[in-house]
Amino acid sequence: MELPNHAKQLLLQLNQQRSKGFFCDVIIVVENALFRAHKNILAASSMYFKSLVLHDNLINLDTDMVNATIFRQILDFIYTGKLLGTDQASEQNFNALLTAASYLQLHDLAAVCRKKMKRIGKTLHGKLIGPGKPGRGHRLPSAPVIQPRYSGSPEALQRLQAGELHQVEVTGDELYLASSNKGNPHSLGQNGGTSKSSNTNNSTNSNKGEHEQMLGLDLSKKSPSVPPHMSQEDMQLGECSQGGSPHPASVSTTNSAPFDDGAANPHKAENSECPERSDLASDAQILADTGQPKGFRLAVRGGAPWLKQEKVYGRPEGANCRDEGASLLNGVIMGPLVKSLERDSGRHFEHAVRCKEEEDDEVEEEEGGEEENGRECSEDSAQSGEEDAVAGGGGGGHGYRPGQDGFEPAGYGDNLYVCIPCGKGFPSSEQLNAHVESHTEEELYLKEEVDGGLAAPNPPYPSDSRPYKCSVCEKSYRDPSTLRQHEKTHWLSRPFPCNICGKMFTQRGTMTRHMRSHLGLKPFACEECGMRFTRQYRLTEHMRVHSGEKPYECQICGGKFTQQRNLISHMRMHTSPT
DNA sequence: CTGGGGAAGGGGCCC
DNA sequence: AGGGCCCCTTCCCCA
Repeated sequence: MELPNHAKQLLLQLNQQRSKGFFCDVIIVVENALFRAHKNILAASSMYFKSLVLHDNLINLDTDMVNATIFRQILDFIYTGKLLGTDQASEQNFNALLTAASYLQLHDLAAVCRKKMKRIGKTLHGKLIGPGKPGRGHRLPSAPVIQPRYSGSPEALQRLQAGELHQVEVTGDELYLASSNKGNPHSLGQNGGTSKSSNTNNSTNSNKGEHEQMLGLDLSKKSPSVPPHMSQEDMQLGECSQGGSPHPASVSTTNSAPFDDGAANPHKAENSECPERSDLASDAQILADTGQPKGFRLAVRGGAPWLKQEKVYGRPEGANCRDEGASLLNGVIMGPLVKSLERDSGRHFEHAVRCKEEEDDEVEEEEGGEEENGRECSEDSAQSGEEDAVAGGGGGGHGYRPGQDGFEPAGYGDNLYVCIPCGKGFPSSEQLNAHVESHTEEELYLKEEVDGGLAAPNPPYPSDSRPYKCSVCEKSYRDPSTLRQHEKTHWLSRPFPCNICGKMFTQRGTMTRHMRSHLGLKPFACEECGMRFTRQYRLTEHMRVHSGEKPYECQICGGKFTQQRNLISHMRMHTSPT
């Protein structure tokens, strides 16, 4: 059974929704005009848009490539499949359309334009650019998805961000900007690549709060970690919705829609009044929200009861994996993690491919090569040396490395991948991983009890106080749950994936903390300067800036430091050979 | 330009 | 689950 006009009707509805601003979740800025649209539609029509909307609610297009008039035509085309207003279109118009279509990777439209131009017998001239060639100030499609953007944003966008501009007219899907001509020292750049500077400077901290307020944020307010009327979960989600993450590496501040508090935002009002937000609670929407909390600020203000935190942990399609060394090429996510995501989609436990190098190693091995023991992905190299130490070298802390000391798969022939808990060998890492997942935590614990914790020779702690010993390394613990937690660090499998970037974690807590940085959730506010932090410890650390306390003293030169880590790096100066 | 210090972000891990 | 601490890293400022 097939409805003949289903697609057409659907698109018609979507276009009507666009005209009313319903459910629009992205703003496209072209010159001084704002166009509202739906990310899904844009992403479906153009790979370039797909890459842009993945984590942005606010997209600024290169005015060298497309102007507002042309983009209006293009947006109409996207939603209707018809090129309107071209009856008396000039060659110049088609040329501009072609340029814009090429830039936006709307290949069908570009083809139509070429055909039309051919038909009217004009020679193509003007600048024809390659598909999707981004203009100035544009993020390359291959750029990481989650990063500060619009480093070269047009002034209009900066002023928009700075609150100088606001919409004064609403015409369907298009909002026009007007300048309030207020001098505003806050540039977008401060929240872009140099945001850390603004964070580190107390004088700019105050400005930062002001800036955020101008953007409709209010992060400068001192607030308790969790308001009494909100659960931590609600707090997180609520802050997510208010977000506008000041965190440079998580969410572009350009995401912050400028009309957040404006009355002339129909889609906001629509959302805010709509109790049926289950559609927006989908993983994909969460992905959009988390990247772009601003656009849904009102929609989820007050706790967003329809949003479940568990949703955040779901796995969206196209999860970015910037941290995993993957790249985004023309909007197509490339890289091992995504391969893993595709392969393991829907599984609770993921095959943990921690980095490209690692997977490459495994692939080579599965093809008969030999893994280079001691290799470690760049990210893992940044981890603490403790893990390496306990894992017996530079193997990244995994307990399933063939050839690792103490884990020679003797007697297993080609089964180089050995499961530490049960000792079984497997010919490939994937088979091993599948097997590892079959181990329940209870099994591991029971085995530990049966073994009497004798696996670890030379325990570093008295066996009576820390009877639970890791079978892989020599660590021991007071309670079994901690041991289980620890033993996961030896697994290849990392059960807790980040919904946004796809990074995998061994502990849920680490993953939720990581998510906080994506969401821009900073519950811990400094009473002195209003600066906010994702962790209590950071706030404690930060407070020393105000108190002047420097509890960490160098035993060599007597230098004092507010942060222990700075003392450590300082000590390197003393101990380095040079 | 360079190196050191200050401050901060993020992940790992133990409690 | 959350707190706390460790470590690595980055960015900025300044001498």
